[in-house]
Amino acid sequence: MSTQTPAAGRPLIEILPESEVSWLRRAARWRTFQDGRMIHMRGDTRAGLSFIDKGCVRFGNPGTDGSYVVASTMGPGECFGEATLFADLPRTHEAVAVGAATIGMIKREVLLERLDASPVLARAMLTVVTSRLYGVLHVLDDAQRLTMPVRLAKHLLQVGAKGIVSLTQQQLADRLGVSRVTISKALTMLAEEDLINRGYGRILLRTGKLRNFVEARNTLLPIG
Amino acid sequence: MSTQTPAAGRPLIEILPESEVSWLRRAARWRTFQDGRMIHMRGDTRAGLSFIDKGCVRFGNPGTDGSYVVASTMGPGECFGEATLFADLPRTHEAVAVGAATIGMIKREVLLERLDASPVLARAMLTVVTSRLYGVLHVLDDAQRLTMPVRLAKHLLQVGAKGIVSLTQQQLADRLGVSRVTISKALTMLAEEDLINRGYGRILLRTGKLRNFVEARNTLLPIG
DNA sequence: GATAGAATGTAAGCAAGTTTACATTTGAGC
DNA sequence: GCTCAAATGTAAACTTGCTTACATTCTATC
Repeated sequence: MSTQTPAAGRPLIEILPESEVSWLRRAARWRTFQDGRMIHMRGDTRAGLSFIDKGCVRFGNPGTDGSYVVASTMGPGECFGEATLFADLPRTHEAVAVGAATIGMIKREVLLERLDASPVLARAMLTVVTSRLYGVLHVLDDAQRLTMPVRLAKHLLQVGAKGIVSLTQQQLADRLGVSRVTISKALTMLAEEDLINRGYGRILLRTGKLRNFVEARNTLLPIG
Repeated sequence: MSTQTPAAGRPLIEILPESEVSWLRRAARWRTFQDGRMIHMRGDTRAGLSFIDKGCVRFGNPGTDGSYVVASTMGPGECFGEATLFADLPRTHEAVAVGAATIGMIKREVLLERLDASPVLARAMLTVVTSRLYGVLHVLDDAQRLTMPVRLAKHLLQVGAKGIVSLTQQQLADRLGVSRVTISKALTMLAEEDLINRGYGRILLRTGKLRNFVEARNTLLPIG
């Protein structure tokens, strides 16, 4: 439904032309973080753009009660830290390496200078930040307006392009910011409607029916 | 606490130099919408950048049950529609004029061309989109981690710079996406702690104590 | 295969926000 | 000053997601 350029929702490295990518790689200071090591803390103000070459980075924050709220997880090709470049805002989330993560970091001044000389880089960054913004707006919107089963169905469609989602219920719970029990109940409902098949560590989707189900209770389709 | 450039969180028109502003004004096709008229619908795909000269624009969506969820309201100097420029995404929210609203609209191709030639415009747009993204991330984060009184306190501090918030409880409820009853209860709690004084259509803040209260239960201070 | 750790299904009680309802207070306009 | 619509305070019943708890099912690995 939503007519999209191939660029929407894709990581920075993928939408940049080769020349820019190689510049980024050369300009970066490279560093590898072992699994579980902290890349930056919430509130950090050191400014610069980071991008992931290998491994993943998990963003989140500890709750006051000792719980931990995962905001998102990024993988190879994705970048973060834009807010420190343009808005001079402190980091909103802790960043922790998942697996050994190799991260390239470019100093603020260096990147801004390149940006002024490279319209294609500017466009790409605008694309990345804009689609991220609208993704988050969707999430916020959905959280207020949709029931759990619908939110879950939407997320499953986003994640499981080929009709299979290889995630545990706990991982789904983290992504949607709810408890595992809630996910389990919602999956039961979807299964009763014959929209999915539950498995161990994975879920099989009846993509067509599921899509109808989501569309019927509103909203634009997932951005994914 | 959060060291900010003056640019963060401010509308596009204010952070652009005069030359760019006058270009925008000349390049735009101007149109005035009477109070309550629809500027665009959810799902619209016509691409272009819009900015507000006079009046306000309210963004929101009808719920399936007939209710209406307000996402935000923008005023003079602010722009919208970036997602149609860079990510080619359909509009996520209805836009409706509040008061007579004069809107300038620039076609996608025209703006993109200018953008490639004008680093300062690109930087400004990146600043706007990035701070908006991080504002939304904060909201999402807060919704999951903070209790109502704290969320409300944070919002009051953002809105009421001079120690006074001239909003009804219903308006606050719309902004935080909760019911009026919940706002009323939260205000009662804040008043019992002597952090605010409730009035009719307005709330007086004891800014210092309120700020302490929010800081004590975590989080970075409001971006506003 | 046997087994232990991980993942899942489900129930009970709790917490927080919603809706509905109604009494009270406020302030703008006559 | 009076009046009335708007705004506010509060209670009751309901909904939904959370936590805790425990039984069951699955699968990697010995």
